[in-house]
Amino acid sequence: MESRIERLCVERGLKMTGQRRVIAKVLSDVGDHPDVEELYRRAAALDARISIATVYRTVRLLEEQGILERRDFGGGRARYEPSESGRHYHLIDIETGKVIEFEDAEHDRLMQALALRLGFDLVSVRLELFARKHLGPKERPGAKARAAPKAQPEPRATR
Amino acid sequence: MESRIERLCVERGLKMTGQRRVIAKVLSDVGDHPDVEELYRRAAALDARISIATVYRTVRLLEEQGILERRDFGGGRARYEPSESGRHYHLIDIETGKVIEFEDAEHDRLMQALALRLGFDLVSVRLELFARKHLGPKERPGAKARAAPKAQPEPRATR
DNA sequence: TGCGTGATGGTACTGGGTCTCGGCCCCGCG
DNA sequence: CGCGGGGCCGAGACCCAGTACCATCACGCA
Repeated sequence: MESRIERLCVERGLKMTGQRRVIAKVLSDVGDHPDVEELYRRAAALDARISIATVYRTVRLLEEQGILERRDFGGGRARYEPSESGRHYHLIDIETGKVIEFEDAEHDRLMQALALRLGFDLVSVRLELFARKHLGPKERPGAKARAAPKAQPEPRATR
Repeated sequence: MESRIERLCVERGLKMTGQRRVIAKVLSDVGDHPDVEELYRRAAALDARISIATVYRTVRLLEEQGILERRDFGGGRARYEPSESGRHYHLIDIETGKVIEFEDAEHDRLMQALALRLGFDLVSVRLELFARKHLGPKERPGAKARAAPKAQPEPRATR
């Protein structure tokens, strides 16, 4: 049966092959933000005769077609998710790496207006919040006893 | 004479060497968002006996100390700017690569509140607008004559 | 000025991602 | 159903930003 992503490929006139169908299937079932390696793993589970080079080529192709979107949450590897209709953003838990999605129409409007004021047409927005789980009053470390340690910046790519 | 960045280094108890002084001087004078290669060029112009490895090491050190901030505007290379007091964001002209800075206190407040609502403490925010110069009504390509071509996504790293 | 620790230079290495190339598959045409 | 060819595939070489290694050097302190 034809997966959602495969249908999009056909609509755009892309030649469909066995490998692309497998990758399209994997992507149609994605609920998270896998990197290429992870996509490769999932695809290989469906058909072991697939090369990581093909996965790289395919995600690149799909991104150029606007079917996929590439993300960079730090860590030095690109992560992908299918393009959804609604613009949405990400909050990354800097301790666990977990990603939470959220929308904010108000924010969209603001940015649109801001770009326009600067003389630009907005093409895309990258908004990511790096945060850590909020501690309740109980387990919060000794309140105003010591100066808050400098908030460590977003995780650095370890390469 | 002691540059602004050098003073910050001394305050933090970093050992100052000739090379670090040169790099600190270069950083004190930046008004843009240079990558490591560019910093190396500018530093080498002041003292040719400097290694690119040292530049990499130093920007990393300064970033860990909160003196420098690392940015990723696409293109596959990190770019740096001194930490300023006020939080600010970037609009990148996707055609020229030029970067415009802006602030938005309203935005800061919104994001802070949003994170809190999700149960998180905000550590850092990445907000980048990718946009292209706004065309006046005159030079705008044939209005509703043809469907607008799919807005191309942010520039991809060419590696 | 002498000493020890930590920084530097040069370079090999790492790892995500791309390119190359021979061979294969998809698909239109007869 | 067989053919042809253009695009796609797999394997591995290659690219390049950034890091690790190590012998040497120099800063800072006495």
